[in-house]
Amino acid sequence: MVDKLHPAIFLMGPTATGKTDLAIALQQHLPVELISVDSALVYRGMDIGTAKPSIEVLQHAPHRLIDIKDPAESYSAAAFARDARQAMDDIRAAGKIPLLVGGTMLYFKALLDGLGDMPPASPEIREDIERQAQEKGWPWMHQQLAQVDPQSADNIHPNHSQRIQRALEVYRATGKPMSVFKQEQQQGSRLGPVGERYQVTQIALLVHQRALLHHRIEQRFMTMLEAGLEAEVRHLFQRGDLQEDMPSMRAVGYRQMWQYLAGELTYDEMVQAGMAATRQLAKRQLTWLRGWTGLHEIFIDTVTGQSINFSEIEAECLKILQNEPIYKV
RNA sequence: GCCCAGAUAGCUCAGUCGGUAGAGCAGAGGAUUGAAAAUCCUCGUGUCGGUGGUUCGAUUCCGCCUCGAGGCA
Repeated sequence: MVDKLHPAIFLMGPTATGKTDLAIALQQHLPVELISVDSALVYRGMDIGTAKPSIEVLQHAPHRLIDIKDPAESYSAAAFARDARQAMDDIRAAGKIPLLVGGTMLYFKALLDGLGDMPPASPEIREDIERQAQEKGWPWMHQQLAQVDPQSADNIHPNHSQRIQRALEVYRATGKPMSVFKQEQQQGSRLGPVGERYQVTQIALLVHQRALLHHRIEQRFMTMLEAGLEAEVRHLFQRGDLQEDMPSMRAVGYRQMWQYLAGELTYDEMVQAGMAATRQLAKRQLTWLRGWTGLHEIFIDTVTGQSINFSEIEAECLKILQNEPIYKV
């Protein structure tokens, strides 16, 4: 016998659409508690470049899953799914509604669909695969994968090193193909879909005109520079234990600033590359959202690209929530 | 004023021994199960600065004009 479904809200959208501001505003009107769904906000000391809410804001609008990792550590979709589920259950137990806000779409997907019972990343196995790929090349590794896990190999491009590596890693660690884990997941796994316990209302902030989003991205990047992004990254750069290929330092803005500090880019090139990387991030987030099902869409601009004011967006969001049957006791 | 690189895709440039051209970046679309702000795939017609000439044919050769990094005054 399962418990009655409990409401939960997902607030998603590409970067620079104002998700965080909206979440904080909603918290004033609704009995919600916030959970961040963002692979970069988890890092301590990465504040300006991630557009992390200020300490003052976080004091009256606490976000879970912010500042939980040192930049030298790595996080993952699986760790997120477990942490977020735990946080949702805690919030639920306290009689509140979890509001998950962010732009890391794989994290939302992992929560929504659940995860197979696959083994975690193994640095040793990865290093081993890496070394082998170095001599033989990734297409050759892809052929190896096709021998042990033809189904996964079919779905992975021969040049896609990261995904080939993970599929081989799963097989080497368990002797079982990744595709089999995925099939078994259908039968049930440790971390099933959120829908088993929550009735999720999914809201996405979108734009009609991409140009408006680009403009907001460019302005925000300039604001970050004025706010001291260079000093923030220089501090991380000078720690000495961080590498530019760590997940934290590959984050948009940090990677480009790191390259500038390392003398690989001029200041102007860094600015241009940082903005471009942010636009590309937004594009990928939009690709996720385009095929997403069950979305309530809120456009932050009109069809002609004019910005809509914040209180209208907030009102529209509240209207969507009020129309959800689950909130009408 | 004179000499002189150069002028080709939104940007930086390659190239065509004369048969109307291609890379990187940007941009667009797609993928995405323990790195995901990551990673990977697909997409390139543009008066080849303008104008005359030579030629069957000029972006390519020649003249002039415009712009122009640099040099001489």
